[in-house]
Amino acid sequence: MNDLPGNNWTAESVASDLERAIHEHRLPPGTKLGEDELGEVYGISRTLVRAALQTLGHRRLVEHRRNRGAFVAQPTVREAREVFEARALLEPRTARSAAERCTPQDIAILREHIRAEHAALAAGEHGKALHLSGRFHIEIARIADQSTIAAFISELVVRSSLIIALYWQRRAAMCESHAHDALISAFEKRDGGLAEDLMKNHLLDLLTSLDLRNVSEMPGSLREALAR
Amino acid sequence: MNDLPGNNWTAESVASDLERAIHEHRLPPGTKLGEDELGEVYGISRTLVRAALQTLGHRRLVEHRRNRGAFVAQPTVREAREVFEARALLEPRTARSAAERCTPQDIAILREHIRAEHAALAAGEHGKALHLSGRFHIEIARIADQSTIAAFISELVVRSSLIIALYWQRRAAMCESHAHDALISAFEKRDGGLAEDLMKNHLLDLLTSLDLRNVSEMPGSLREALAR
DNA sequence: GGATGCGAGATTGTATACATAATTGTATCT
DNA sequence: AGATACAATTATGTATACAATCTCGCATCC
Repeated sequence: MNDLPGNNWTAESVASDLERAIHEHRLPPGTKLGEDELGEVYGISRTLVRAALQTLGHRRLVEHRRNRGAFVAQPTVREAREVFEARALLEPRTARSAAERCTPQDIAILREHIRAEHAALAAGEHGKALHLSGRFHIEIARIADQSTIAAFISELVVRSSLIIALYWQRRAAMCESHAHDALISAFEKRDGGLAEDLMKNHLLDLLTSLDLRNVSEMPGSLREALAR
Repeated sequence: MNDLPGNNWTAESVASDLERAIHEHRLPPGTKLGEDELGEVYGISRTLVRAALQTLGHRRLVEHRRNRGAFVAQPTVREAREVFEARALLEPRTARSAAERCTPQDIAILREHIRAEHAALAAGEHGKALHLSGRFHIEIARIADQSTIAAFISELVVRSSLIIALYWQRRAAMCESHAHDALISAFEKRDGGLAEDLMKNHLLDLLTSLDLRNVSEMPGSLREALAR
């Protein structure tokens, strides 16, 4: 995105930039993230690149293989289930809190997210739409005023994007579901219980739209062998 | 602990070692973690020290101040509440899963944890006892076979140890509560619902044993004010 | 002809050197 | 004597250099 030489990149901003690229599926699972290459792209030394990759590694968005380098993570079926289990524990209750606390301003922000998401979809920018869709969930955690939980959800949302990249089965109509619109109306009514239920079902819908039957497991090493 | 020159430290093992020291209150909140000093202690260069400190920073166990260095984190009252909110969302349901899945071997491991914890308490090693008490919670997440949630809980548990260091009010009798024993008996009965309730109450007890009313902040902010 | 072993190239792992910012001590001025 | 400005020191931020390890091609041997 911003690879101008005059841009003052920090380890954090590079990590954010890469995270966004991963979230938007511009960097698909398994992509090699070479240190020299990234250093040249951003005009920084390997020191900062490594710091950024370590950050992403800690968020499980990047997998490190000793003496092999960093790769965009390829969540296994098992990890995929775990991610959605965690989201099921965290997000419904957080949505309830958010619905009970949200201000008109918050609702305006959420509406703007949805508008931008629909615009991106209409323009065929699926990655950007996915990113905005995820940001919607993170925004809810922010509204709930729970920065710790928000940090967890943020990580889980981006990992979900990787999972969607690997296991999505419904080719057409990615986010035609109006779950987010329904959530907003619950927010407007300040109906925490409804918001909690809607979020729970929304996550279940997401999970069932994935194809996690794949028993073969170990996609990592197998896919890795083919990718090279 | 292990500062022998022959020991081959990695960034991860150094981070683990420091995390344990923080968990055990050997490194109290606010402690300056100088890079050169740590490098000398472990016999490694600042490169690895910085990597370890970055890991701890991402887990919110260490706070980085630009051009000032790294310090053991000093959670605010607000952060303390957030940490226990998050634990309240994650741990009870995880305890339920664990109770329904646990094997006799798992129970033996948990019993061993409690035994070691009591032994440490009897020996007056409060820090070690606190560490073991926290590990008990992490072990439950492992038994539930949820590594993603376990990672979150692990972070929250160590942050809780920092919170206890700052806000604990009951001076005497740290963990005389038999909450962990009660949890084990629920596990033996495979009573998931009971385990969930016990965990919920255990966390509530922990929270109410803290003094979070203090709006005037803590020694942390005082020390901070003086530092300037 | 196929498989195995070896070596050149490339990439990551770690340490060190340099640059930059903050702190502290000192000297001077009012 | 107190305060302020400046210099020296210390510590962090970043880049670069060196070492270790892996990949891949090529030659050799069976």
